[in-house]
Amino acid sequence: MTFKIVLDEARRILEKAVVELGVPRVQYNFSKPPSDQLGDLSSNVAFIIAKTSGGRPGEWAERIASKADLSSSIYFTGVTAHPGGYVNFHLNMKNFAEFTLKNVLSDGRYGLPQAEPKQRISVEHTSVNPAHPLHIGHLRNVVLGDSLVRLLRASGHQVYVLNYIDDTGLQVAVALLGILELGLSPEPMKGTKADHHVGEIYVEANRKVESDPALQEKRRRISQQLERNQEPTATAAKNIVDRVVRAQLETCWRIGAEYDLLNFESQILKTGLWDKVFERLKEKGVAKLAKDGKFDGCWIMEGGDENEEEKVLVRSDGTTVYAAKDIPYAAWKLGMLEDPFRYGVFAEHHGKKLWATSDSGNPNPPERFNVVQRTISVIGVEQSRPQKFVKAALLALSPRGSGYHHLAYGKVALSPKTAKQIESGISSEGPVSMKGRTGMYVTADDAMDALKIKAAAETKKRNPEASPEWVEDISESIAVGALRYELIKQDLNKPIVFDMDEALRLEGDTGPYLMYSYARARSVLRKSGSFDMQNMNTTPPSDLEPSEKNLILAISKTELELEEALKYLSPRVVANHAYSLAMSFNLFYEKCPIMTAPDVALRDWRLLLTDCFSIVLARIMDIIGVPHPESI
RNA sequence: GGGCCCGUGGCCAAGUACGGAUCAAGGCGUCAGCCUGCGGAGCUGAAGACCGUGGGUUCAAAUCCCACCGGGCCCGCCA
Repeated sequence: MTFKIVLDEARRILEKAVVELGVPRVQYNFSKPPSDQLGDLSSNVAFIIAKTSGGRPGEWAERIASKADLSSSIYFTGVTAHPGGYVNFHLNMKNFAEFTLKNVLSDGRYGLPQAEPKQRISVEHTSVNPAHPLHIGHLRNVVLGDSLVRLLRASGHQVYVLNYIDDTGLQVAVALLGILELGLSPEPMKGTKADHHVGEIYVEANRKVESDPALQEKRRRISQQLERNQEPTATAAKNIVDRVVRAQLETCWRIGAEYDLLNFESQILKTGLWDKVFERLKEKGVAKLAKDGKFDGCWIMEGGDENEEEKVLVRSDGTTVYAAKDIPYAAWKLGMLEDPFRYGVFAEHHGKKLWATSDSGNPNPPERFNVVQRTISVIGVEQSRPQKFVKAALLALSPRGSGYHHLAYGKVALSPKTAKQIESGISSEGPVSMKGRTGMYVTADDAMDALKIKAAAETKKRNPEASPEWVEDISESIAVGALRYELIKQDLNKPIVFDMDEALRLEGDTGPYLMYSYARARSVLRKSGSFDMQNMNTTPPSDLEPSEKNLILAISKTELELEEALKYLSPRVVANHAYSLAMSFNLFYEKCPIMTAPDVALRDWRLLLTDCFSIVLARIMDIIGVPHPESI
């Protein structure tokens, strides 16, 4: 927050100078000068004025700087003009540092954005088919969604986390086929998780189905029975799905994600939501019956743009296509329909109830899950086109449809090397895409286990005296931190090529770097004894070292960075800021002795700075879900 | 063929929304250094980039516009 105050002050000074010069007001912005010598903050206002009023930017900068009135300024010591045209502000670092530290100590949510207005928002993520374990591609979805939820909540929004379970789809039908028709055992071996076991059945069954028309017919029948909720298939499916979902949840919880509601596809079908929505789509003229052409007999929806092809919603045989099934669920999410579901407790985690739609539940929702202004669905980019139709259908039903947001992300593929480790026959030059159907994937559990083993070895090496329980605990945290960071630090639309060896890195731009920096700061603070940080002197005793200044600036920019992350729904921005903050601290640590500072006043002030850094870094790490133990 | 996205040193990548300044972050890898000093999962230094190509707009382009090239995804009465 503190940096914002500085921006406001700079703006006031500039506005006043501009008015005095008698030129019209313009839109301009601020940036960081390339070097500290030039200043701490620069504005392009002179460039803009030169454009509208003529003249050279350098001259305007000179005029503005000479008119700058710093008489009542608390945070600036000077305003200078650069011949190139920039107007540069020089911070009174002593005042600014004091102000920043004071704020960190007194404001329990320093650095967090203030959502205005506060909204009710639901976020759907994970939504993995209950027929196999999560692989690292799914994990990208989970970690993005969960980090987004944390960011929204930290900003003051009320957020519900939804996880959609497609328990009637073809994938469950195939797994069931493996058990019912091919005699594959539904019971996992000891030590095997149910999702991994069913995943193997799923692969095996798929292999057989592919070359056998009779099995394909059986698969279709099972699938149909699932959609129509026919016994005994429905109950058999329910058993399998329940076990797989619980096993998948273990993985999700392990990585730090939590949910409020599981919504089962079977429940959506049962409530007849589709029929209601379909009626309304017909009334509004969005769904049209094709009378001829290649979609003769189908209900279709027009494409958004002129040259986009229409989309089939209902086939000529009366069945509904996959994308269309998303519409009623999305309409429910935004409260366009009466809530038809019954709710029961599916599980409890960390003392919090996880609800699920179910037959036997209570018709009164425990929370108003579908009374929200916005709903965000974390879904891969490959679904962008169908998602566009969902949004268009919602907008046709109600203006509230504008609250529907598809957060798209690129997929995760395997490096050729890692793919080869799974299946030696693979000979690919480029990335290999993961497929649940063929078993070509690295599971989230395996990736985490491998990371944990590596982390445990490193942790033991550095802490030879530590208890096995502690090492176990810490290496688990490191595995989580490393994997989460790895999956969100890059651009959303870029595909990630996952390489196992690469992912095992614990140095450089990684989650453990953040954890190490935090632990290092905490270690110093522990050794310093019992200071009363709240009552220490926030005024720097002497001029600041460049690395101290740098760290103060990094701390002070936290709110601006998180606001940007919030605006663009981009956890990556949070991760990047955490990294640069940690880097600033490590630089400070290297250059400025803390405990052995030349005098007591300076030592105490640096301890305070260290404390403030650790407070803010921990807060940011919480948003991206990277754990921050006191030592690692 | 049409639509969306991406192209920055050997590799990965920030910066692109809001165009600006003498060095275009950072990481991996390579080379050379720093623990008898608060944690070496760290830090310092070196080498390495005509920001895919070509045009355009502008006083100013990695950033905006156009074309092209290369890569990914999508374009089913599959899910």
